[in-house]
Amino acid sequence: MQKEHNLSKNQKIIFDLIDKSGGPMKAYSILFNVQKKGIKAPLQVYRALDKLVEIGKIHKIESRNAFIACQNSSCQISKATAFSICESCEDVSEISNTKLSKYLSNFADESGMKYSKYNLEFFGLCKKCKSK
Amino acid sequence: MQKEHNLSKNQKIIFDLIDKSGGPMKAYSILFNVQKKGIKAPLQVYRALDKLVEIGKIHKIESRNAFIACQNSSCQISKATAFSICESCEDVSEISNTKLSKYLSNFADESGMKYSKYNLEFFGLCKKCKSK
DNA sequence: TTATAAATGTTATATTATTACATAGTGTTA
DNA sequence: TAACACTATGTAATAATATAACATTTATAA
Ligand SMILES: [Zn+2]
Ligand SMILES: [Zn+2]
Ligand SMILES: [Zn+2]
Ligand SMILES: [Zn+2]
Repeated sequence: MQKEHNLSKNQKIIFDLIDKSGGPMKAYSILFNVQKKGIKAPLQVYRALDKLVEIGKIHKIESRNAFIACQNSSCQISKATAFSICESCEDVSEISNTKLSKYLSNFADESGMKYSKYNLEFFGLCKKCKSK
Repeated sequence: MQKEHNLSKNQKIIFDLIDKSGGPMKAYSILFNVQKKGIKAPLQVYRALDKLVEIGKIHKIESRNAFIACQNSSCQISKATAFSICESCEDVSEISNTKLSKYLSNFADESGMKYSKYNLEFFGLCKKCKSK
């Protein structure tokens, strides 16, 4: 179970927007969408994003500079993330695969270095785009 | 064996700089370092970087917006990259592990989606920083 | 209450990356 | 050689992403 966090006003506005969008959103697109709710400056967005990433409610898709709501609501893997990214339509989905996450965590342990986190991004064509 | 590419003048200047640095370099730091060689504009740097990434001579460390010379000179895994990143000193090294790359390539095949590429970034403390 | 940490508001600025357009070199082949 | 296609270069302007600095407010806890 994920620890319950009481989101602040801005954090809630921004999380709800990302979550409802169902996909990755970019910071300045978020900013544009929440200006009517009184959030006017980039920093307000980035601060909320930072916090949401920290507590695992959202993840950053590094290769896209975009943020997506965690799709594993019942788990706590904000430090072990894997995504599938379509290079054609830019659809992103979070991969939830126990074997994969165990394999990667074990791999981390085997190395000389102690890893505390990983992020994996797969690229390709989603089913829709493949069949076009 | 990797296909031999004849690098152009700018590509060679920029690859040599990154390669000799032994670590990740950021685009504007590269720009600063090559200005004495006549490369004056960001675009000249980004164009060379794009090409070098495309042919696998360098890789982009997505979480750091930085570029590193491929450390697997004898192979061709520009589409299957894995890195170990120290969160303290920002040291980066490329992971070359056959089992890992096979595992991830096979994982991709098992999914509904056909992956053509992946990038994995591990984070933690390197040996040096761990022992401090 | 008093102190502490967390969150917010605002302005300015830093950093990363691309668009647009003009020119020059390189290799292929008619 | 000439014509062509392709790749690379030069330059200016601008877009997109992210942070620094500082003042204030709100929530939490001792
Ligand atoms: Zn998640
Ligand atoms: Zn797609
Ligand atoms: Zn490599
Ligand atoms: Zn280190």
